[in-house]
Amino acid sequence: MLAALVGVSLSAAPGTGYYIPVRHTPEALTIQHDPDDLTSVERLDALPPETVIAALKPLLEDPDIPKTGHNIKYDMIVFANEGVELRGVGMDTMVASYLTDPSRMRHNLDEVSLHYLRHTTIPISALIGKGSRQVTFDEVPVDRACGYACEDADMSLRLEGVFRPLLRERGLEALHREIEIPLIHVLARMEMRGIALDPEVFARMSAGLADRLKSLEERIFAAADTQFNINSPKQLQEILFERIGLKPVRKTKTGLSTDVDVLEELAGKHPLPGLILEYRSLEKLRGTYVDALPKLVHPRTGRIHTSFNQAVAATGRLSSSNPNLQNIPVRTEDGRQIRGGFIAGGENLRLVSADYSQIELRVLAHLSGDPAMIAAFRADADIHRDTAARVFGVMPELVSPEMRRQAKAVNFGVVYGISDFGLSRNLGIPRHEAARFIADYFAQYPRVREWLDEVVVRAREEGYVTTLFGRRRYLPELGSRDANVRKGAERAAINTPVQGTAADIIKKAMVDLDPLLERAGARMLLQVHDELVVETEAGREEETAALMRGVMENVLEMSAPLRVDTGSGRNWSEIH
DNA sequence: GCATTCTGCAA
DNA sequence: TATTGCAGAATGC
Repeated sequence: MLAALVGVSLSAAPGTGYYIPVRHTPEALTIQHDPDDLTSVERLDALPPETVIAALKPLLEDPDIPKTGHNIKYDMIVFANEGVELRGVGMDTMVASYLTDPSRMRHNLDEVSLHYLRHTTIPISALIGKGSRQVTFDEVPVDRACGYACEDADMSLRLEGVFRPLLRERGLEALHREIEIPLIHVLARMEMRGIALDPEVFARMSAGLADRLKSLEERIFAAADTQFNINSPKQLQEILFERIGLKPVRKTKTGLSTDVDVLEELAGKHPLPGLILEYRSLEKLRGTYVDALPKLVHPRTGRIHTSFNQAVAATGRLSSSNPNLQNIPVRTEDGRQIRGGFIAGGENLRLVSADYSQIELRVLAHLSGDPAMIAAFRADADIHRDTAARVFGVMPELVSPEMRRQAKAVNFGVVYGISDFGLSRNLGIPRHEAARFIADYFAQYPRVREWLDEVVVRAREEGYVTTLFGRRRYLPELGSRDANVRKGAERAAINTPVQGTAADIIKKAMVDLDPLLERAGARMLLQVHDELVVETEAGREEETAALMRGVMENVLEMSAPLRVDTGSGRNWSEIH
């Protein structure tokens, strides 16, 4: 069925006017509108918003009238603020562009239209309301056309015509229809809900950090025997490597590196590097989180609202921005205190978190079919311990923490497209030892090595890699004559099916879970790649956790079964 | 003001 | 010379 409603574009700010260009279905609206005379758009602009909303609401909420748009999550939120629940989304051309070629730098309407519609012809009357000459896209007088909201709707509808066959050809229809499109609704609601912060936690931490930073600053200036801007790598270089005369470890593009690896190496030789490290870690927490997040609490909701971007990460993951709630600290004690500032938004509410255990390694085991790795997961073993036992040739009970740490680094490294150089740098061991580790690792997991080799060969032949759900990433750099570029693409060829399949899995879990959570009186708040955080009524934590575990573990049957850990509490730190 | 670089937080 | 992101501060144009 032809999309009945071609385009509706609301201005971003409520009350500033609504542009309602409608073509093909003038009979569907009570608003009188001649589709061949877009000067009437300007008259529509003068209509009271309530009139417009009242006319559009039944259409927008009708699931049987397919809607197409570009970045529909945005429109969905605008509509929701006007009391309209958008239903019947058939295609989001931003998402379609992303599925078609996720590596594109941007999937905004301008660039996607220029790329896919440059050679099409369009009736100029559709854009400026006069004449009927066919013109090429390049000829469209943008200064006139862009004033009309119909341009967005028109371009998006034309793009749908491009992407429908492309999605079909590339086997992406199911992913689009069954996962990405329904996910838009889920994400829109997550963004609108937001998550509550405890202002007192942040105020207390801010004061504490300010004191500690002040004291550190004094000690740093004493150790350096001068005052300088500690946050300036340029000034710090001069102090460390010229004034004090420490030996430079590594260069950056523009100077001498002062990053954490370098400073740790220098810490034995002078007091200053260690003080800088501590200062940096506290300054990071203060500047990026403790002082920044409370400012972003929305005055009306009292909560913090991120944006989940569905068309950024080349592997299929979501990303989060403004603020990024997918990189809230957790590894240090100070970091965990920040997490403790994310709270359930009421006395009678609790947070529940459910996270996939070792999802990427389980995906690797499944994709490669490696019997030893699969067996370890089926036995619900500690995978890093099991790996260490195999690689070091000892019984699992005899694996030391250091052995486990090293095995863990190799397990992670494999998923990233490991090299002996990279592993040696990560573990701080000689390169030949790293090479030995990797060889021993692959001797234990031979099918993993075979899979890694095959995936790169296939990627070179086909030009792309795919996830278990058919998500596709093109890797033209595999043919580069630049060895660095080529090697980088080979690592991406290895990592993308693993990271991307994990992304597919949790996305499907979100879509499946959303209506069930709603029925259980709970609501999804955050996704952090392998973790979902929801808010539920106090006393229903166990019910909610069981629901989440059940859905998440059964999204997909794998030879290495999916496992989910859950927890609950008043705040995000207490959960884990 | 805007873009780039360095740095460091997360999975 | 290990994957994917986002963001703050400094810096330079």
